[in-house]
Amino acid sequence: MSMPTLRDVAERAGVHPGTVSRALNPQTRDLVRPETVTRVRRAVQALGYQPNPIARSLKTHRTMTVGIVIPDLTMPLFPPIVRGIEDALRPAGYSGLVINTDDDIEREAHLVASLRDRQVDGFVFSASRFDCPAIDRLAGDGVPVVVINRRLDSPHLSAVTSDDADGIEMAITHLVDLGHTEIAHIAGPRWSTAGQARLDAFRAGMAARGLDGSRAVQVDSWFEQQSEHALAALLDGPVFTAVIAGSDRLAFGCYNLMQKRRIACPRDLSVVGFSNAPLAEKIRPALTTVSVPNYAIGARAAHLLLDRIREPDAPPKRIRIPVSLVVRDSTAPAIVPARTAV
Amino acid sequence: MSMPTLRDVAERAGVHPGTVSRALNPQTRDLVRPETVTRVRRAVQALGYQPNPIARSLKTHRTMTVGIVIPDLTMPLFPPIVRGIEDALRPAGYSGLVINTDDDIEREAHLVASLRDRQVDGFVFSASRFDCPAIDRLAGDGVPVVVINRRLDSPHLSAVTSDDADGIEMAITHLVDLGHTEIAHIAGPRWSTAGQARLDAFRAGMAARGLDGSRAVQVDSWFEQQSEHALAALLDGPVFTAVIAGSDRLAFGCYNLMQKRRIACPRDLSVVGFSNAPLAEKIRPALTTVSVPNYAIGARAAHLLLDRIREPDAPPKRIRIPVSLVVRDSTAPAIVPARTAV
DNA sequence: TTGTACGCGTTATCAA
DNA sequence: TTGATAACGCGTACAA
Repeated sequence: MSMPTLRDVAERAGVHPGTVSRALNPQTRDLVRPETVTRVRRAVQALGYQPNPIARSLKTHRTMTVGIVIPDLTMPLFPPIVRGIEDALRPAGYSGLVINTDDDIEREAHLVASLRDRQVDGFVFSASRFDCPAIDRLAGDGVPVVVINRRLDSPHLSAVTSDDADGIEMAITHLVDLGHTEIAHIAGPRWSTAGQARLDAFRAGMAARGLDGSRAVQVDSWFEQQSEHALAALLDGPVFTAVIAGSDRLAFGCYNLMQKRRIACPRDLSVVGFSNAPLAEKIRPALTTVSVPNYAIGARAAHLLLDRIREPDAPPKRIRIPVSLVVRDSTAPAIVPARTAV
Repeated sequence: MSMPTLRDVAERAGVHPGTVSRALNPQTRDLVRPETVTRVRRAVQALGYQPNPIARSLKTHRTMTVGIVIPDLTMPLFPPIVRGIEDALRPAGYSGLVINTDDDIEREAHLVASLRDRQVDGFVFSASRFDCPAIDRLAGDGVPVVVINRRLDSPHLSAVTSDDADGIEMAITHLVDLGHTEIAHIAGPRWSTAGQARLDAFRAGMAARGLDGSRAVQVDSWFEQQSEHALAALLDGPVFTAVIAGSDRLAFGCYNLMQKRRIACPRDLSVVGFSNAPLAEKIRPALTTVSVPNYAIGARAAHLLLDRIREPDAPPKRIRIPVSLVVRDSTAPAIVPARTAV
């Protein structure tokens, strides 16, 4: 039942425990005679020896684990991110410990602390909000951290973000190419860095084309229902023929209201989403949306973190991952809307 | 930067390291003079000492962590389960390491092995499938395991399941009370123990009332689209006025098809779901469904696991958690359907 | 009631 | 190239 140890292997191979350690460690394997290595290997095989990571950690002060902090795992963008992180970590011998903060600051503090107790070697931290004390504390204590999905001011942290501005830019271009000039925007919550970045990009993009960027409403949460209300409010204002939603869920909310009001998509109103969630291609009409490569974001973040663990004093890197526009059936050439303006 | 150790505390308190250890460990605290304890405590406070769990584990062979194996975290039932587990674990000083197998047997094997390397003290294992080699291996190796969401034959394992049969029974009773006698069932996949259990319960419940339980179709996956096809197939058969779906998602699939075919819910067809997912109360019409207390399932499972860790040789327990029916707007009294029978 | 001393399984620094 | 030995930080018999 109890696992064999280094000493057991040494005994069976007829060598000293220290030699076994060297033979097994890739770093020091070349210090030991090849034929001894094979002898050790055979003993390892025979006994089914597995190095004890706890004893190793005690000695090396490294646990070969990293914390992965996620606000809400039920949001469909996170599982691919986590998977990207873990797949990038594995070849380096690291593995990830996922915690779900439920966007609760107290819970977050507790869970992060428990991971620090466990001596994780670093963190990939997904934070959507502007204020996030946990990150600052970590960084202040010199713990390697890579932040994802958050645009922030501090240049002392490594970070990976999607190129939100470019995504909005592509959406506007697509709509303008279809002949739309009156375009509205349903922006994500004020506390969300992504929501804010997309709103800024919308205004800038419209202004750059000499178009009116004032048809924008900011919601309080990413849920569909919020966006129903927002779209209803926009419909009370000046006419528009297309709407860019700050996320796919907000776009789905538009669908809901449009169905209730018998506004046809895309004939009466074109809709563009953001994220390319799994549902986007299944729903009818299939949603034109900005596709964010979440798996790649996770993978890049993991690599950045590994770099940071290896060289804590190297300057932090900030990476912006390119996005792309997936054109489906929710956008069509602009026609003069049938409903009357106010 | 480097954390203070037991020796630092001892030095500051003017006692021997061994004494500090005893003073801090609740098990042995009564062996030490109260005033010494307070002196130690003060030193701990002053230095911000935190026991090193790695060193402790090396000595005690316990890591105070348990593995939580989840097939697919994006399914909305799992986050509450995980949370229930973790909340029950915390007071006992344990914490959970979540892994997401994506229902991939190779990935599962790898991740479970990595947790065993890390010497987790046990597993809460959520498996929906009938065949699950990882569980058998774990159990065979004497690792404490509690299985959830899976009904299986082996009596050697502790398990927590929802009372699926009772849920279906309540659904049938509800519909019969509304005057329905022709009831169909869209059953979950054949490989799913829950799907099978609910199907069996449906047949048994209908038979017990002298009703026809043959209007049942089994789908291949839990996705909405599957259930659209299944309902379409059922509609080609004998007339029925209500359908019990094997899950909420399958019920949503029914909604989709009914919308396409202009079948009104609940007027033309009553629909009952299973799970009470968050969407169930938001969708229109709000879904009548069997509510499964996932948080409670997680919490019970955690307690069972802690028992098992403390007394590995005690007989395993199998717990069935009661469910309840939440009546909303998708079910109504039966009326003769307007469409013609085949 | 407290101090002593050893071991958990590994890595790292010496010597040989 | 390998062996001896000392940590890493903690828990725990045993002795005092």
